Amino acid sequence: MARLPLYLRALSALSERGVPTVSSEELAAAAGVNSAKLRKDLSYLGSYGTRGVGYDVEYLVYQISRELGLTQDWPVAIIGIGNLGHALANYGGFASRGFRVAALLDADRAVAGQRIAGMVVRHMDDLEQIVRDDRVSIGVITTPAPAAQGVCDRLVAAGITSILNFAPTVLAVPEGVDVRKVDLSIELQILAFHEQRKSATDAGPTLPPTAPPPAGTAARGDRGGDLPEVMPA
Amino acid sequence: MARLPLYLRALSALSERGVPTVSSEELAAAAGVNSAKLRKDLSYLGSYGTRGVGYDVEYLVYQISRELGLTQDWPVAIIGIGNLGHALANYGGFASRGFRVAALLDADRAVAGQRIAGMVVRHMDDLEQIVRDDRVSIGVITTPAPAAQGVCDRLVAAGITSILNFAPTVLAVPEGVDVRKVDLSIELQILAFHEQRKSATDAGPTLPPTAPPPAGTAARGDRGGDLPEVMPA
DNA sequence: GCGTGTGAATTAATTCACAGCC
DNA sequence: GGCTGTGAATTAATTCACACGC
Repeated sequence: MARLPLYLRALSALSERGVPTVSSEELAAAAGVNSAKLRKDLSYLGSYGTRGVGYDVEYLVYQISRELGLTQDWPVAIIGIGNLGHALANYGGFASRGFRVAALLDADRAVAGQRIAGMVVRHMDDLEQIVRDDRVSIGVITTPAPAAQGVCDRLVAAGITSILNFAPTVLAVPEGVDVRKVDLSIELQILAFHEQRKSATDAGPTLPPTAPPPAGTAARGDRGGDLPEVMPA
Repeated sequence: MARLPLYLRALSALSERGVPTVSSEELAAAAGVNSAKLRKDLSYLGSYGTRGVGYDVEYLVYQISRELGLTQDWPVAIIGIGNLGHALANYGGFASRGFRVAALLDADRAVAGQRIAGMVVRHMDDLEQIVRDDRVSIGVITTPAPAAQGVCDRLVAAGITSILNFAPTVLAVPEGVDVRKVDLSIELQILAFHEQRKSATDAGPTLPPTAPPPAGTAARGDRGGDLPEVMPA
């Protein structure tokens, strides 16, 4: 279930504050969900709570960590060292959670060889070897959009089955390969949509009275926009 | 509906290639969804397709853009100019979609004053004034986790009702304020979960036979991890 | 004939509400 | 008395499948 990481974070915060035990109501509030939902989610892991008391914070942290596979190390490779790749390479939050940046790669020979976050950026040519030698299990794609599918194909061919994609493209992958995407502009567009709704409701009734214009009058499109690389820092 | 931006991107790609018309089947494939779902989604916008033919690409681009509110400009402020804020400031994909980076802000006086992506970073003290003067409608929070809620509160007090949060925290906001979050480590944890499932299935039967250890034996926790700022580029 | 638009059917997710246990 | 765990009820999302228009 995709909410376990959220619970884990809330629990870790409680753990740090030394809170020994927590009720579903409290934990749900901290994670921003309904308490019934939280209890149902946790019940899939097993009966780790105590009726009349709540959940033991430390124990639950362990159980969720184990369920999520965070008790082992996950070597991660970042492909595409532009703005975003650079930022992620320096991201301090990996190590504390079992994720270790094992390699940085870039197709540009001017970038390969540079030292970033204490690591030397490798060239794409070495991808297959790096994946094999360092047992990389998760690939993070931070290339421009047009390069993403090609990189993805190579990652899959090299045996990687989990990909985190920051490029604004829908990646095609074979069965058995998991892809998650993080897409800035989609998030902004969703916010814009709601924002527009709010101001529309303030002013007029239901929908803005914009009459459909003659076909062929395209407004600003969404070109897909090629990620950070566009203007390297 | 949260899938409209996805359709818009696929349509824009088609538009660039000069494709005049597209069927629900084709567009659905390009966006990575089921064709019935796509038709149902689009039908909420109105009847913009032609039976037996499909959808006019340009016209549909316009309609979705309008629905998403992309026919107007959305000034965005980025708060917290660490690694990630820096990367986003340089992100070229904003402008082409109606999103304009109107201001960069940071609480550190050493950072304020710096020029980044052609803009001078302003100090947090000026937040309220900037929001007012530049009519900022969307705030992007890229501060460390502990600072996020405070920044959020100030944004809300300044009148902002749409927030994109990159800090690993659940933000508390009043009714009417929209928050979307982008969370690196949650995505990675979800991937790790699936990855673990795969290798577990390869080896044993259903679940790994790890017996519940004595309570109090916490594994690696999730500290929340404070975002990019941790190690500035 | 082809492909949209949509009611109906199915499936999944969420919430309610309460029995059972501490 | 308080709080978990969970069947039942509700609500939402997805998919099916086909009538209708081009």
